[in-house]
Amino acid sequence: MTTLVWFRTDLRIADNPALAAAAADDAAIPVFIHSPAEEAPWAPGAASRWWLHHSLERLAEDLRGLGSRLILRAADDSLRELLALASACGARRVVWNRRYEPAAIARDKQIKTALRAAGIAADSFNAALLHEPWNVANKSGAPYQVFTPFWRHCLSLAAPDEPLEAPALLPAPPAWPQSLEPAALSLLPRIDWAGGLRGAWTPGGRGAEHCLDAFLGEAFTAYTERRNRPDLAGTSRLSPHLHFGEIGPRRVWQAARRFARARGLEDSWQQSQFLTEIGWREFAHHLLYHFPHTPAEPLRASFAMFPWRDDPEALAAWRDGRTGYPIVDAGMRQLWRTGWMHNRVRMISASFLVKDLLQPWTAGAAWFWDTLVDADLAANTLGWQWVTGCGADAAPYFRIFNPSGQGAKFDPQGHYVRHYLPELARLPDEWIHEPWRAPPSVLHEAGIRLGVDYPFPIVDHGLARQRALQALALSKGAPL
DNA sequence: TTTTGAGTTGTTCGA
DNA sequence: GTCGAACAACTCAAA
Repeated sequence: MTTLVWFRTDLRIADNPALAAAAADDAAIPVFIHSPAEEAPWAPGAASRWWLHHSLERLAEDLRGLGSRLILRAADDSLRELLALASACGARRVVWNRRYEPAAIARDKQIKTALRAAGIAADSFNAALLHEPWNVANKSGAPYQVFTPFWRHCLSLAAPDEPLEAPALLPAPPAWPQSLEPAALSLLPRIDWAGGLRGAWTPGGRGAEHCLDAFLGEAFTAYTERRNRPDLAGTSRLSPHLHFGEIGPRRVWQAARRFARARGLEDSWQQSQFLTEIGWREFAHHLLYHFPHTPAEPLRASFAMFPWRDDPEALAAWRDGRTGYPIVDAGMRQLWRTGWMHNRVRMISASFLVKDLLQPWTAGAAWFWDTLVDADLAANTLGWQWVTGCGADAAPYFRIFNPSGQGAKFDPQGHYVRHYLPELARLPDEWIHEPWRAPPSVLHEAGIRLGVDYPFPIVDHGLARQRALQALALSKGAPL
């Protein structure tokens, strides 16, 4: 039997159940179908497309190492493309690993039905999660909406399967179907703005393994203390690799356990902060699966009345990193330049947009979607709703991040800010997070003309905080 | 069914 | 400068 392996967000050869299943058949034909129309309104953004291009190149290379190939196609309709390929190759089976975005679930279900109706076997597998969302429920049988009990429950379930080895060889078909070159998918930007991305990332399975190794070797043991420090290399930076499935959570789970066992920490390894972050990734998928409307609407209906402001200029200043609050601006510049932002800074800049500027969280989510290489519908939705306070684990409404306080706490010497805002490089530590409070002589000495070289704050945080508290109180008391 | 305890990530004020 | 209290009320999970 000839089997099509339909790759999507599982761009790896190890720990890939669909690929392993096909490896046992007579012939396996790996295929990736670029079909942005079917992804609307969440088609990959510009940064994600850049990543995808390179990830596909690496996957093709890895498959060649197995004596195989990656067939690339562009289509508006994945089902039609699969049927055409199956017909052309005489394939009688299609296998894939599941996706969990609402639109993808609906499409894949339809495709499975249609393939079977056409006499083609169709099998799907789990490559992306430790536990399938439909297997996790509280004692009432309902989905969890609070992280801690959710994750406690997950840890009490049977351990996830060991990751599968990559197949040694993939059986090739007698003849290969036609394939596009990666460039033909037009994923790369026409004007090359991706220099910063190239400098920061190595897409692909090997890049992912390297990230994991480097993290275990250097940052894992001090993760709890350093993970909130954007000025240090304290995080794993695995997020884009996980999003594209270049590495899976089972592999991370296994690596964390091995690491702990080798150091005699086998009793407590499941409590490690790093695994808990993998738990948050699971939780995000759990919520998206059970509450599919949340990418566009708050989980808490009470937020439907929130009085967002319409202020395109404020939104633009936030996007461009010219709010006058260095930690916010540095984060937005890091995002623009490297396609990624440190998680602590994501919270600070998101809080600033939503609470200080009263811009709708969906506008922030849309910008992150376009600019993040790790843009992930589940994680992005959870993150923005969490900061806003309209999602699971709603933050108390008075939790409004103070950008200068957060800067001083988590970037104490201003290294992070200075790196992305070189115009502030010569400002002494004391004022690095509050340039507007620096004495004129200090600003002069540092070569900074406020309002010219670096903006004045676009809002006064103290006033903005009061305004946000009022807006929240108002929306709660407002009649429905 | 009712009750109880708890909830990733914070800030400000006043002693 | 440091510390503890106050900031509301609500929802969820589980007993």
